[in-house]
Amino acid sequence: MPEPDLQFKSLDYSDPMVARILDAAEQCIHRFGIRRTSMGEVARVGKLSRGSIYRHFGDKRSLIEGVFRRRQQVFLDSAEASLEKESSLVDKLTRSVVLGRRDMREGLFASLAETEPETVAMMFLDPRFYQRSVSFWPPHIRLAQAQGEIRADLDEATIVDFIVRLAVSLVMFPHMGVALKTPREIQAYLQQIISRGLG
Amino acid sequence: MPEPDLQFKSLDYSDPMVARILDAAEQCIHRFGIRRTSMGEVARVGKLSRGSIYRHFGDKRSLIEGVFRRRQQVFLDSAEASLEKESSLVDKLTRSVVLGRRDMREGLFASLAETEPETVAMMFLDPRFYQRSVSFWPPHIRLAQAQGEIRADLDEATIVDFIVRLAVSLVMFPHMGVALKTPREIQAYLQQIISRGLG
DNA sequence: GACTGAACAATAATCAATTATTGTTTATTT
DNA sequence: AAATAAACAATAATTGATTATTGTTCAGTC
Repeated sequence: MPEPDLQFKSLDYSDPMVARILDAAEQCIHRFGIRRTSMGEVARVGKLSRGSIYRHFGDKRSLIEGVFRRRQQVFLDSAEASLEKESSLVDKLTRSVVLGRRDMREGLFASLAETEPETVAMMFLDPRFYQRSVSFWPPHIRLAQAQGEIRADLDEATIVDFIVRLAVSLVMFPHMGVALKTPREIQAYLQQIISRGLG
Repeated sequence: MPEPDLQFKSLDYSDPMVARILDAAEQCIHRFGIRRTSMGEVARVGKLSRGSIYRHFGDKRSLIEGVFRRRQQVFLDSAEASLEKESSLVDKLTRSVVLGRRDMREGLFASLAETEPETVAMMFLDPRFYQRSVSFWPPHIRLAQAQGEIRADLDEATIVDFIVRLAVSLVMFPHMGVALKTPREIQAYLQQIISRGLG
């Protein structure tokens, strides 16, 4: 994969045409998987021309990325709203793990895991997949520091790094020696680890 | 994948025939990848009959698993020896991450990542891949507890779970907000996280 | 008893021809 | 200016026929 497409970075999700294309593409991927989704089919489902798709997305790869980025943005927005109801960082992290697991089980990824499991696996192991998640946490961490929940003498980037690692690990592997299935189990585990480490 | 093959569990690596088959299979996988390695080719490379392979390993899948289990055993034995030279749990963990990363870069996985990257990805996301690692850590953790490095009031399984998650995460993702490339960087990060957590 | 090599049926993989898709361009329409 | 539909060359995917591989069995050898 080459460098990120700058055009793509400024994608306007509120543009009706863009939204229409992404909706159609998402429908197709949901049903057929990525490989078997053709630009022609996206055009048919979206009731627009193939040329229009190419005008808004340079190629198929860019369209696919657009779908997943939007999906992720929707997930993070929803997580943001959900986390507003949690008062501590541990609870927020717990919630985000629960939401992340549900997303893997019920959304586009679940469909794709059926049609193209190796594609999903490759995605999960691509560090770029987590970039957005990394930038999601700083405000929550600063708040926890301001509230005295976590210490303020530790580098913020280190904290973010650790939090995201925990979240990713718990979503990918519900069991790595200890079964962490229910929100309560996850919360208890995280409470122990985060508040004191092992020392 | 069905249940683990019990016959397989008691595989005798010291049996010359078994070793010969595994050596040949490993050579072939190294060169051709899993998919393109045929039992016939393994027989040719190992200078034995196909029938003999089937006598020791029920089918191709079992042979492939045998190769990877042995590989992992060799890695863990080597890691064990290497960790003897480290005095603290943090240093041991650091070392294991360094060794793990090297293994991914230089060994059978590196070859396989070239011929069948999606196979490697699927492997990494299979929880069974980490079972052996999980059972590797208890003695080291008990020692660290006995030495007072880590607290003794935390459930051992929880500690193991956490340690393995950290190791796996650091091997898979060298960067998740903070670049953790050199042993020193890794060690410093782990020291902070493990000794105090975030509290 | 363990290994070998051959044979066989079922299944998977490969191959070459054919078809579909991608990306691009153009002319037309809105 | 943006969208459409059509055409085209290059490339990728599909298809059905062919070949290879898998798993199994058997007879022979050491």
